[in-house]
Amino acid sequence: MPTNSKETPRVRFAPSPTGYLHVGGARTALFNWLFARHFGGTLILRIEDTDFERSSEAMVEGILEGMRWLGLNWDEGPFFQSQRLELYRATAEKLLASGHAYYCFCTKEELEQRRAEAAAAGRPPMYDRRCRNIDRATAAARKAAGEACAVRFAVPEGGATSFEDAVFGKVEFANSEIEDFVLLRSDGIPTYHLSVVADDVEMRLTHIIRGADHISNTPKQVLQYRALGVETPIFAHVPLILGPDKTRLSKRHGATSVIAYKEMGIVPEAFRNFLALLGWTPGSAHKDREIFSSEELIELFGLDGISKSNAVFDNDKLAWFNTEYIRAYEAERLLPLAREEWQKADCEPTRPESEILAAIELLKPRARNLKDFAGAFRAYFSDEFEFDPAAVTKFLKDEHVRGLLGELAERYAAAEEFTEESTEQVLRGFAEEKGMKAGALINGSRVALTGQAVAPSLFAVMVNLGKERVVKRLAAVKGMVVEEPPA
RNA sequence: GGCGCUAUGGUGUAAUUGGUUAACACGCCGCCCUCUCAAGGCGGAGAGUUCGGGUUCGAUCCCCGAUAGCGCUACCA
Repeated sequence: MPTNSKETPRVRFAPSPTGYLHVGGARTALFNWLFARHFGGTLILRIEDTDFERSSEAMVEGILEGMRWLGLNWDEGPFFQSQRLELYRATAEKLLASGHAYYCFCTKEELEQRRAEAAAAGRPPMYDRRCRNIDRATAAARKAAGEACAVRFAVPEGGATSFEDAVFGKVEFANSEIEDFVLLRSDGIPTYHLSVVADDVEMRLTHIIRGADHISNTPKQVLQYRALGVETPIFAHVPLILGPDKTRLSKRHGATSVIAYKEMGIVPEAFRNFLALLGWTPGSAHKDREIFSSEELIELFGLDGISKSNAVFDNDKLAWFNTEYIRAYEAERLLPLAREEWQKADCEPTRPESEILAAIELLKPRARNLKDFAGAFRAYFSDEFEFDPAAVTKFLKDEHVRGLLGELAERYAAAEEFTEESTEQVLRGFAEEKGMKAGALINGSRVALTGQAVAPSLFAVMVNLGKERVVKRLAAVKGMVVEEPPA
């Protein structure tokens, strides 16, 4: 075991702001967060924005928004690599001075051409190291004369570079397979290879938990740690998240941005729980359970539970987590979340808060997502709601039924009591009197009251809505015009 | 193409690390409940562990090979 495992861990999430926070990044952030919290360590947020072409401030904000939504707080940062260029230049200097790096005067065009030639000839397209042999004095002179040059790392000619990955075990690469990669571009901006290690060293990171897509980059980093004479951190590569077709998750598969899930009405805790179990397992001791609070996740999390194979993002399972969380939430907790939805949907609930909470309580077992509160459940909160056409044709198409509902409204208007028992009694009695099945009136009432064919128990709905509203809505369907659906 | 990694029902994962009728959850199907839809209860289908070789009394588990998928292969990160 590396000795630094005994220190309190320092980990980081280091997204590059070339896009919003996507699910893979969110999962990496989550794992780092869980790890840090589990050990009482430190989570650092570092924005890797050295690609000025593709990075943007809006994306930085988007990433922070995603982190906040998921409830992933960090202890240090955010640091921006674009503001730490001196560190990278100094690190490059160090490598240059110790002979681990050299100036390369090849231009981008030359390199591209040679790569194409190599590919055509069936040779590996690696850099041919031609500038490595330029002696230092000449190189310095050319640079001093103003010739543009990059700085490349001098990869050892023979042997192999390996590291012990906390999830994959020993991973080894022949040095002959590693090219002399660029550390500093000719404009003085570091490449990822340099800035990661410079920062990871400077920030005293103990564990690097990141996507498995970085496995192949790791030997380049290990080489630099050695050249710099510093101990390597513990690497833990996390398998990737794939789409349902087992190809890399992309827009093709639907939402890839975390915020899109917020907009779909997913509860952040549900998303977090779902994400935590993608590529990680708390072990056989907990295999009979899938719902874990964040405290439990923190307590249970460990690198040894991370699996080696890629995981497929399953929307159905996410939906299940979401319904579980919504159902388990207190109405009070759901209220602000529902409010957001009402605002977005231009729905202004006019009822007293106690009634709104009661309605939420009634509805939450049937909610699939937060959007339902402003969509299918709108009639519980506002008197302005629409009728689902399918529900209408299914249960209110019959004019006779509509007429009976009008009559029923009068019965309710005259009723003194208005409880679940009494309302049911009235309806069933009325149905019997009219010689028809109660079901037809119940279903019709449901649509009249809620606009939907699906709802909680009708009489519970009536009590929640209140006598006045029930009477009004039942009476209103009498004059409803129902068009035959187009065949 | 080269290099690396991975491989248990449709999906996520278990399997005391060589001895189980291969387990759990999601999804799917059916039944019950019932005023609808969920939920809930009960039951079911679905993998013999990618394939082929070994090692072993015995392999999901160890070894080799093949195949497939993914990743990397930039003066992107």
